[in-house]
Amino acid sequence: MLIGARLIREGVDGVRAGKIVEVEAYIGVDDGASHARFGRTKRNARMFGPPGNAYVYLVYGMYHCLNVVTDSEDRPAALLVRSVQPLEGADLMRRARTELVELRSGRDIARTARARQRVIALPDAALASGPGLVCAAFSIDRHDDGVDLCDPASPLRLEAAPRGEAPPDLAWGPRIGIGYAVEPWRSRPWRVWAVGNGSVSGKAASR
DNA sequence: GCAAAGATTTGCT
DNA sequence: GCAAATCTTTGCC
Repeated sequence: MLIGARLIREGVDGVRAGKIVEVEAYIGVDDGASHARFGRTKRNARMFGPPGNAYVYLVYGMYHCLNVVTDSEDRPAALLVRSVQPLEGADLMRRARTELVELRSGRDIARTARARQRVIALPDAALASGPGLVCAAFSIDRHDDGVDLCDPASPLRLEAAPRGEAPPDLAWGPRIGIGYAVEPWRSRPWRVWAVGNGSVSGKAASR
């Protein structure tokens, strides 16, 4: 179970850590919503790799998404990490988010200033509440594609929740942003989140 | 070789 | 509530 596990980024600036509170599953070449539905390509090659590796890709030209490969080689399956609840290094996450803002706002100085101010004012819980935001907050991009997230020596890695920590109550529903997929894949309830957690992305907070 | 759309987020109408 | 920003990948000519 990935929900409740820790996502950790160690850098020269310090450590960022958070609890995973929302994921989506993309399973097999049959899944009409998965990148693997067209078979193996240059972009999705990591989905066909060994489990525990990261599959990172760029969407909409500006946001990265982090996936954890979950099945054995040649069986493409992955969990998209949609939301993380910050536990440590929130200041570093906020700074990383600010850098993304400047990239996105272009050279409109006034707009950039407003956007940066808005990021600075964000509560910690909102720093990684979305798949693109997780990668922004943890400075994840495609050079992290293929890293072994289960290697304790990796600067970007996963760790199990501490022993004794109560597992969160879970809810599930249809995946987000896959309206292009046909049934039954579009409605398959393969998005799972921690009930009532303030870091779950947007509309997903329901129930 | 070119057009179209995407596992998103933000800001304006 | 809708469109923009932006670029990689897919799909068709």
